[in-house]
Amino acid sequence: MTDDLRSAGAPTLEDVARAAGVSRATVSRVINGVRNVDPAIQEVVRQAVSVTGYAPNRAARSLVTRRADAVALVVSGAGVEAGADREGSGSRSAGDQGSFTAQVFADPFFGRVVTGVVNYLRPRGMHPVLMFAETSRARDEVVAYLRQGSADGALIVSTHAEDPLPGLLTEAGLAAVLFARPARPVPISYVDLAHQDGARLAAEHLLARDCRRIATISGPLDVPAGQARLAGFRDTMARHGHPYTPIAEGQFTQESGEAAMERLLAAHPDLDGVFAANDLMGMGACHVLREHGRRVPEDVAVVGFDDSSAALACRPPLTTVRQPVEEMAAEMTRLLLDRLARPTSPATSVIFEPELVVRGSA
Amino acid sequence: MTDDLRSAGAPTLEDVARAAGVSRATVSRVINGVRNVDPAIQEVVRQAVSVTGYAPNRAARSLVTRRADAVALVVSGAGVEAGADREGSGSRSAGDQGSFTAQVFADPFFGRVVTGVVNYLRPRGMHPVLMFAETSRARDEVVAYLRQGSADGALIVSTHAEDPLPGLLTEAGLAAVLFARPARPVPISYVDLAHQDGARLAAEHLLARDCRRIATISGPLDVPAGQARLAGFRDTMARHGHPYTPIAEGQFTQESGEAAMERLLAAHPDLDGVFAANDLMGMGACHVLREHGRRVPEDVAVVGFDDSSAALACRPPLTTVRQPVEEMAAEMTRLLLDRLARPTSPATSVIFEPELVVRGSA
DNA sequence: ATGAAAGCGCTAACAT
DNA sequence: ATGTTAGCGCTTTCAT
Repeated sequence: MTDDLRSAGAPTLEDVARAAGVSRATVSRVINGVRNVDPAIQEVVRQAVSVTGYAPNRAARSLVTRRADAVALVVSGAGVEAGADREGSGSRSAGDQGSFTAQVFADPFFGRVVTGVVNYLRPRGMHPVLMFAETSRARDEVVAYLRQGSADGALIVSTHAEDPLPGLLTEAGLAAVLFARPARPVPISYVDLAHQDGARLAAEHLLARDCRRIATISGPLDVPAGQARLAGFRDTMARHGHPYTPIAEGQFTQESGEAAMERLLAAHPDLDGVFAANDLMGMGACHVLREHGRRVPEDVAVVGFDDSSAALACRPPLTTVRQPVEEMAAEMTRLLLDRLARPTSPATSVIFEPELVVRGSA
Repeated sequence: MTDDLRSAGAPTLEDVARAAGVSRATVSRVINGVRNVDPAIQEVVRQAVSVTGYAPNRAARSLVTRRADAVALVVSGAGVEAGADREGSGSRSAGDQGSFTAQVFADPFFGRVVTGVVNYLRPRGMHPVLMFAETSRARDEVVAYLRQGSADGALIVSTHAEDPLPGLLTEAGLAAVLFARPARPVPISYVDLAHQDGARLAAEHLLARDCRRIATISGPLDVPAGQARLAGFRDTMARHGHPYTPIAEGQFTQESGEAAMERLLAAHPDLDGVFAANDLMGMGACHVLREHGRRVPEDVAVVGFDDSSAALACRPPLTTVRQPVEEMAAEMTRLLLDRLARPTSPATSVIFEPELVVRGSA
């Protein structure tokens, strides 16, 4: 009805201005909530906006504001293959095309990160662009993407220890925040968990249950989280008079947890407690224990780590150390937006405290 | 070194042009791979690009090309709460903040979708922007986002049957493709699985194993996929001389699968086969069966659906019907890009055939 | 408080 | 084959 002679493209500021009988600048002010606009005119403009069905063109706005209102959410790895994704599902389903992305996203962990990120971003009118950076080439694309101004900064979830991406980003002067401390020190903000404290919680719980022959299935030892969880566990055991505890290294996958449990059981048939460095491996351990006729928790108590969905899927449900992934992801996002607002602010780190969640397995 | 008097902002086309001693247009041509540029000059330009460290500004480009080179990947639902996510994990971990997003992304299903989408998009220089649309307000934001030109089209994964988003999008003349057929017919492209065929495969497998007292744990019956899987199962059973089969409705969560299995077992203690409409429920069923002293598959055979990571996490690993989620997601993406290339092309649907995957449970 | 006008960096006619 | 030029739609001084 109120359509003019235009037929083509979406309405522009110009159209709204004409309809409202004011200038583009005024419309712009109203839309961006800048004060100093007569309330009456504001109303007229708002009318015109809804009549014309106007929606501001984001590219045009970005061109002048130099902000994309988007951040890259990057899942990053060090190499091409090397199955050791952060908390890989260990899945070999047909859907698992052997690709990095397939492995990574099969894990509920990333879903939790996404949740935390989106929940923080959304009320602020920003959105995450998903990117993978598992090859050198893909990493360059991430850098290019940011340099093009397609995203204002990057949130990085690394699956490998020696990930070069954080270094590349800081070198290029791009804003980025990590989930988990980088293996080599990089002047960059990150959030992380007090892994050692978590492992201590697990060890103490096992000890308090009167387990005396406790073993651990560690995570990959080239990953900081894997190292820290093991260190925390060992320290606590030592402090309680157990200088030696059997250890089998896993890769954070269910499969590797099963294999590790088999080894442990073969070498120490009498063990009565197991600390698995994540839930997936804890679940695998439970399976193996049951196959060997051990009851959980009566014969062998099992404690996991993360409080992922695997902990609840397991029978019995896993007693585990909760990692508040969603909150950590939200905080990581907050750190990034802070940095964007104040580009000169120094890098910081925020460490979260884990929490023991007691369920049926220990 | 080759820096001029500029100190501020990123290098622009103008800078490169000056460095190469040519015009902006020529540089643009080289960068966009347009022919008709002297190879020698191309080389000079390329040099200039790398010397200046030039990266094209995406906003400026989008402004003129009217393309964002991004698509919205929307996880959509019908209402605010109503826990019935598509294939909810049934998790109640502390990480599960009760939020829609938390529930949705706890499920490996979405990870598989993301994988398929990214793998198709990436080689084409495009990226997915993650959005949730679980409330009326969030849906409006998705529509606005697209109208602003922030994304060129939308990929929609609905968690509910009566999702209004597809309708909103088509009304607004925006390009969109769905994963799974909409509950009410909407002139929009989608990919889907031949759910009935999948259920048939499951039923025939159970029958071929000489199961005679077969029950099913269905999905939510207000979801097309839930209906179709049940219908396919029943038809096949009937065709094989089983006019009646016990059914318990589940919600695609592990928990609901457990509850359904309890009911089934109470009413039909002698059953010897179960078809669960998804793996999560199948896993729950296995747990309950074992608790009731039934061996799987010796006493009761169980077949799941999806071939999700849950199928492999289960003990015994689930025999299941594989849904090629990654390929379906890639095809969905292809349909969208097709549509963007040819906006007038009619809506189409692509239906994928499921496949039986035999493992330990049946 | 409002308007006029100058770009933001790029692509795409059009001209040569 | 290359250069010139005119915008794309918006924000933002700078006048008024």
